[in-house]
Amino acid sequence: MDTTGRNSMTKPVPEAKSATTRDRILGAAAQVLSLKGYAATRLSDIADLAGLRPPAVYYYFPSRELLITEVMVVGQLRLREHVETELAALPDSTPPMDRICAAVQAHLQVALDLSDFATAVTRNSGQLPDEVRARLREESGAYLALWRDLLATAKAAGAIRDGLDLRAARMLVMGALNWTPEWWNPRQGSLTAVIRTAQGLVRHGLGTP
Amino acid sequence: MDTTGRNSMTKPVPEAKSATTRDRILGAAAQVLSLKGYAATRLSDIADLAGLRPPAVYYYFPSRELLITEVMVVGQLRLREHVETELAALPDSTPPMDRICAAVQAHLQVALDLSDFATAVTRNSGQLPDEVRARLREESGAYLALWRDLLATAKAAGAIRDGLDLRAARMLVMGALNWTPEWWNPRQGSLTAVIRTAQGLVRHGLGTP
DNA sequence: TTTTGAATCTAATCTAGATTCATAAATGTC
DNA sequence: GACATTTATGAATCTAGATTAGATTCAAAA
Repeated sequence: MDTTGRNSMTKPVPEAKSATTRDRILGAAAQVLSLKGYAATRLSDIADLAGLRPPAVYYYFPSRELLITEVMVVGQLRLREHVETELAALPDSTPPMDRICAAVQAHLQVALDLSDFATAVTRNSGQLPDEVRARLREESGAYLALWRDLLATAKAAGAIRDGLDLRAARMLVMGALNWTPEWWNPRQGSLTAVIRTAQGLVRHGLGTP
Repeated sequence: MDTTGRNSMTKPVPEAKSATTRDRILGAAAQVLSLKGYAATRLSDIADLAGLRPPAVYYYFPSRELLITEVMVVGQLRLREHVETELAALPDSTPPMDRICAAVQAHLQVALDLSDFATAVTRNSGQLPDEVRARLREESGAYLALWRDLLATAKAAGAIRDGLDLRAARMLVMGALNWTPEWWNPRQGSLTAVIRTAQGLVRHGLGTP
């Protein structure tokens, strides 16, 4: 019944197996979702990848939809937390535009490299049925707010060019970042090249000369 | 009734009925696809919108998948043609960066305002089953090539900043544009503001100072 | 040993849609 | 105004997948 990871310093906990299987299913779902997209994700694909028969999934999740919802929520959460962590690690004196560039880097790292969960969110957020979308709204709103603040602060500090519609600029940047999983592939170009290019685009695109 | 604007000076053409019904179905499919996404698009939604029962669709299209495929191909085609037309209208003397900005404008106009078909493509290209994707490859390759040329020409003319990975830059820009249907809504901001902001982002993001 | 409960399986059910088909309207043709 | 062709329908069929029901396995507790 316990779905939360409450074991910390303790010796191999009894219900450990259950917990890892659940995580394995969740991870498999994230992977399938990030590769095939919501439409094409079958419960059987997930089960296969997790090394189970489909009905076994129901021991851990009440339905396919709730499993997918959890993947999305976790993905959105991890994305935001990773970006927040990286931002928090910057010195207070960091200029606002440098903070934005750090956020760009953090976003791309997690979306392209670190987490199928994050990839799953960015690739599927536009395709979800209303219920899932509703569950996701709060968390994704928090992430958008993070970026809104980042830009607003930069603007207030005079680091952003005049004549930009701030909301549009923000969403265009998010779009550029969110679209990357559609085309980027570790084989044909290094991640750092993409990050550098994205940072350049943002810095010069948004910033004052 | 007529979703395409091709009837102008011509008298009612003989095979008009059949042809317009087919177009109506195609247009309905584009609209549903652009609103709900591939996953959630039911043949019955399309039929409803077109004012028909689902089986009637089979009089015009061999299957749901081929109907959707045609929407995608048409959408991709229109997107490219619209952009090409706008570019062709520019004076030969137009500087390369201005051409890029014109392409940005043309893309956004058609993707956000002019055509459900174009919206359908940009919103669903990442979610399609392999067969549909294969049929689309050639046409979408042509559109990518258009942008590749645009950037390559600008680069050759020294209008693009050094240190950018040209492929990454191009895909990031396409991402920013392709993502717009996910967030833009005519009610909360004018299209021209988005276009201006996008152009600014691209001009300063890619261009030499 | 026996019992139990967690974890998983196989086989059966249930359902939403897509597709087929045999016919009905509609439309045009002589 | 009867015939042929085009267009559309309602009712049946077919299928992929999600979900449920009912075993089965097995390790650990009693």
